[in-house]
Amino acid sequence: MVVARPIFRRVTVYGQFCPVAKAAELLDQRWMLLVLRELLAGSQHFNEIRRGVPKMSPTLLSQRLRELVRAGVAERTPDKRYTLTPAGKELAPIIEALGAWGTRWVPALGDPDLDPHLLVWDIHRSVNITALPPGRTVLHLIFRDAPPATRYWWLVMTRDGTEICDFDPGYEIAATLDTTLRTLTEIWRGDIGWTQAQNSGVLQVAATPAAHRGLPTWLQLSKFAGTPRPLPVHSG
Amino acid sequence: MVVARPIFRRVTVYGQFCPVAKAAELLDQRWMLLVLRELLAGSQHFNEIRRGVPKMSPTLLSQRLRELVRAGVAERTPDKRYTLTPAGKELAPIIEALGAWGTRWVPALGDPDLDPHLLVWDIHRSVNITALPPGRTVLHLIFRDAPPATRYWWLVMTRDGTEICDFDPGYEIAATLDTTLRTLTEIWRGDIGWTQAQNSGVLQVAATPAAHRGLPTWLQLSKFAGTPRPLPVHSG
DNA sequence: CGGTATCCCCGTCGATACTG
DNA sequence: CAGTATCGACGGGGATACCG
Repeated sequence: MVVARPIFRRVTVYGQFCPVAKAAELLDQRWMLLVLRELLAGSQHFNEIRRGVPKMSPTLLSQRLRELVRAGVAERTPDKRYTLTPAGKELAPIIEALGAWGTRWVPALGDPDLDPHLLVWDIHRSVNITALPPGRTVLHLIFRDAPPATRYWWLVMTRDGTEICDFDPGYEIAATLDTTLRTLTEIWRGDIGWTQAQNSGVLQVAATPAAHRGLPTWLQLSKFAGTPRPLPVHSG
Repeated sequence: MVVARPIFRRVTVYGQFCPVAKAAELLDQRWMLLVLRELLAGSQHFNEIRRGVPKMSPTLLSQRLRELVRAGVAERTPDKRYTLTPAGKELAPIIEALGAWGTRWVPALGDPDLDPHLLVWDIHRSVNITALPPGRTVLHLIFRDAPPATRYWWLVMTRDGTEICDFDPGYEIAATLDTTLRTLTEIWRGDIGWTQAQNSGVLQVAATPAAHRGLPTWLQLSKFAGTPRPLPVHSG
């Protein structure tokens, strides 16, 4: 006899009628907010979502997605895409507020927070392809401090979309950014500026004149980069 | 030799630089959002906070509070009160948005979500004492479906504050509310209205004429009671 | 591509008792 | 009142392999 083991014991966790508690029972599960972030960012396919949460096991992602469906926050279409319901879309301002808060009040990133795959994935997703010149534009990223396997990246950008290569695709390169993983991460997050990084020598840009002009419009920063930071408090 | 076991391993959980992830590492811990709800509601003392999260063990509450202090969200004063820092106060709109979302999209309460202690504690905390007549006003609550130990409650309200009794304090009673635990919980949450409950007979109010007039101003509902609910979707 | 199945470890949490 | 100490259990979730 096979006993099906229960999958969702999360229906009641806190034993509280407070709506904050009822929302938390769904949302405070590990990885849940990040899965929602991915869905809100527009990812729909399982492996597409996974690329946004690569350190999550597929088993667990599957479980969380089913939980979202059960809760009426997401839906699974017949062609196996995950889309947000009205309830799910209403979580957008909450996730954004969380990101803004994290930007303001969680200041320092630890080295374990840095991840080249994730950074390149995020950057690729936000490339402003409408601003590109016709044809193909290739951007080469070098994380000089990263191990060889994750040191070199190429963004192949066209008006039809952007692709990531972790090997040289062989096309002509419009611009090369040579920097550290932390530097580009902090630029992406808006913690530091492009010029600040270049002036300190930790970022070197080699680009054709056209790319030099176009780069700031092609590459966009995290949606939280513009979040105003709290003024530092002086003690003296 | 005693090895002090590490208490906070939560510094890096997700291995992501995304500020949503960094915020989630703090906030998605079990009970954390509810502890913050209590702090934002104004509770400061350990056992005062505990009354808002009675099913949380003191060990765990202590751990979470220290985590909040470590993260710069709360501070512990020399006289052992917990207060929110500017970072903590900025979480207020997030918690409120969570409550509003939970009100809109987590419709049905299970029986395990109902808790008479918690309900009376919440009601007591929101009594509009400035609207009270001089002297003492006593309100008697009866949860007719609850076990005897949690069936009878008295709210002793004065302009200096409100106290909860789970035994008859012996004072003159201005009003008696005889209802079920679920009914008063749903009224408190704004799921149903006072009159609706009275008309269906599941709530009976016996009050002096003065109390009958004053009651609606003395007793306030949850801050989420007024949240507009999504319109039900018809299927036909 | 889009997941499941299985195993097992270890961290988290609950329970209880106790202390300054 | 404001927590700490200790212990044990459990179940969440990581790792890995596999399937339609």
